[in-house]
Amino acid sequence: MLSPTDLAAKYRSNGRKLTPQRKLIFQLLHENEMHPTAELLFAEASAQMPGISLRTVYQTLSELVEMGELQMIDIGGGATRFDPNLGDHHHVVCVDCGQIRDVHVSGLSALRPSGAEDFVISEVGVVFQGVCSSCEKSRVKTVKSSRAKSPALQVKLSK
Amino acid sequence: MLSPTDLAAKYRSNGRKLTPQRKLIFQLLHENEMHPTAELLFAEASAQMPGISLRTVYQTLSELVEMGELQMIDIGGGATRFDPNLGDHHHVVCVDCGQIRDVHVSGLSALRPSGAEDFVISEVGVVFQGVCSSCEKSRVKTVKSSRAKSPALQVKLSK
DNA sequence: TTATTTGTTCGCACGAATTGCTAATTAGAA
DNA sequence: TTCTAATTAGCAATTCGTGCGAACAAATAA
Repeated sequence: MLSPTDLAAKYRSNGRKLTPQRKLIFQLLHENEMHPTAELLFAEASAQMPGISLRTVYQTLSELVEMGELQMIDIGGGATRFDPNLGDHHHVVCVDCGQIRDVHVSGLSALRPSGAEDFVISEVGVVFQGVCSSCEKSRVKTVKSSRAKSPALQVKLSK
Repeated sequence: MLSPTDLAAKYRSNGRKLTPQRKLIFQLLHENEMHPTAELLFAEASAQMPGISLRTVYQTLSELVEMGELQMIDIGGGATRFDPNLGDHHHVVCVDCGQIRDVHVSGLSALRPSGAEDFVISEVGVVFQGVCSSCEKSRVKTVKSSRAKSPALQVKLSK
């Protein structure tokens, strides 16, 4: 995470100013591991800076993404979520509660896509789906509909 | 792809009826490799069945997903896309034109997530990003902004 | 210090995608 | 054919954002 000074420098080098709003949002982002949505950040920011506008939150988030200081996560489920973690990582999603957690993934270089020969591939994103421990606990025995999840994504993970 | 008879049976076994609208949408879905959006399907359906409503298209798509006959693809970029391919596969996305292509991926079992020990993982989704051949061709030499893509998703793919 | 320029914030209107509601219609069992 | 639960159509409402312009603030020039 950038120090306040470095953040200011980053903004300056982009012809921008580090305003109190921007500083606050950046800070909240880094205090939050939950990959918050813009609305969530707005709520948190409002608590500390009454009057800040949702528009500013959206704007600031876009800027940070543009400056490469923030990653957008789009895993369905309505709103875009934001991840200040710039390291090489991927995500797990709990299909019950929707929480997203960062995960490090090894073995990526072993992946071989076939059917994309005419693409110049630059990135790979991996999303694991599962049930987190707290949701697992509160799961009733009789899972009403153990409907098959999108089989297209299924894979047997060798333990 | 389900035969008309099997489709009817599937619907029946779900306490539903196979209407002309549903039949058409199912067919269009399977004639289209482009992972269409609801709006796109609506346009195609309208051509063959004037008066069909967008609401019905959305509804039918949801049902098919619920019945496990269709997969939703949510890779950012506005609208949800739909994939009738129920086999084990993943996707490549062209970052230029946005087209999505099915790909088969081998080596998935080599993936090892760390940081998700308390999740019971059931599925893995892989999305490759790159540039398709036709976009590659029409690419100007001076790529104005070779802005870094989300570094978190970057990985060097061993050729 | 004052004037000027440049960048920001904020609120509101607008837009796209999707869902909620319900009266009118229809598929399919009896 | 009859009957009824299921379905359709379509418009309202919602959710998640973006475009725009006026009021503000900060840095710069005079």
